[in-house]
Amino acid sequence: MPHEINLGTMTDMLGVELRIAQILADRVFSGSSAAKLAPGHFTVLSLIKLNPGINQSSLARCMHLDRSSMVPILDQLQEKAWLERRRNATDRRAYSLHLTRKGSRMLDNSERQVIALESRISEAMGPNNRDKLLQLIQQLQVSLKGIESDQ
Amino acid sequence: MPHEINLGTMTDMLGVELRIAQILADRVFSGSSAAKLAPGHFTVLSLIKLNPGINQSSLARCMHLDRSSMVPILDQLQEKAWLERRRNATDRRAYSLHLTRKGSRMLDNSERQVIALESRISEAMGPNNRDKLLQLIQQLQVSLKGIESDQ
DNA sequence: TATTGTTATACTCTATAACTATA
DNA sequence: TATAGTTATAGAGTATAACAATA
Repeated sequence: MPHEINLGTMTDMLGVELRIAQILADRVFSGSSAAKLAPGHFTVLSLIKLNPGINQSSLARCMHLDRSSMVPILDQLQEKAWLERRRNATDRRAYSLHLTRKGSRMLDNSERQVIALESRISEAMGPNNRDKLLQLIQQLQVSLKGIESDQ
Repeated sequence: MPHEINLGTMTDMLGVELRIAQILADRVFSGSSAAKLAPGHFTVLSLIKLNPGINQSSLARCMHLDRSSMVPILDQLQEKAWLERRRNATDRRAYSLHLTRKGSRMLDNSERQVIALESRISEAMGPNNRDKLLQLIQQLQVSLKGIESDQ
C-alpha cells in the first residue's frame, strides 16, 4: 500500500477536520527548517512580539491556557534567553514579557521560514483561498468565544 | 479587567491561528453536552464509522499518528465497549475495527450534539462561511500532505 | 524481509489546588 | 478579598525502539 486512500477520511465536522489539519500543520512545521522553535514556542513568541509587555496571565488567556501552564513554557524560553520577564513597575505582582534581541532574531528567522511554508501553501491551494481560510479561522475563533461565554 | 482585549492577538500565520482555534474548539466541545466523549475519541469513532473494518495502522495514518499511539486510545474505547477488534480473516496480523451497537449509539448521540454546536457556529459566522471554512480546511489538509511528502 | 499490533519507556503538554507576594 | 506568578502533582497524549506473530 504505497499511498493512503483518502476517501472516507473527510467528515463534515469542523472540530474533526480542524484537529487533523493541526496535527498535520505541526508535523509539516516541525519537519521544516523553521523547526529550531517548537510549534507552541513559535506561537508564544509571536504573541509576545505582537503584544510587547503583556503579562503572563493575559498571554495565557490569549492562548486559552491556564496561567500555570504558561510557566514552564516561559521558563524554557527564558532559559534559551529568548525572552525576559521584567518586573512591572506599577503592579509589582506582574511580569512584563519582552523578547530579547536574541529572541527577536530567532523569531524573525523562523517567521521567514514560516512565510516560505505559507507560500507553498498559497501555491498549493491558491493565494485567495489561503487568505480566505485565515480570515475564516479568525472568524471561527470569535464565534467560538461567543459560544464559550454562553455555556 | 473584565474582558480580554482582543486586539493584537491575530497573527497572519495559518499555523498560529489554527492552533488557537483548535484549543478553543476543544474547550467548547468539552464544555458542551457532547462531552461524554473526549475530543480525540470522537475523532477516532467518527473515522471508524466512515471506514468500518479499517485496521489500526491505517487509522493511525489517517490521523497522522504513530501506530503505537493508537493502541492506548483503542484500548480505552474497547474497554468502554464502544468498539471491537476483530481478527482479520485474510491477514491475521491485523485487526478490523468496528463500532459496537453501543458505540454507534454513543457516537450518534454525540454527533447530534456536535451538529447542534455546529449550528451555533453557523449562526454566529453565517452558514456560507461555515461551509466554506470546512471546505478550505480540507483543502489545506491536501496541500499540507503534498508539502509533507516533498520535504 | 516487511508489516501489524504491542510493550516499555520517556517526554511534553496541560490542569487543579495550594502557596507567596502584592493590590 | 482578589490577582499575578509559582509549585507540586497528576493525567493525557505522543514518540521511539524493540518484540512476537504473520505475510
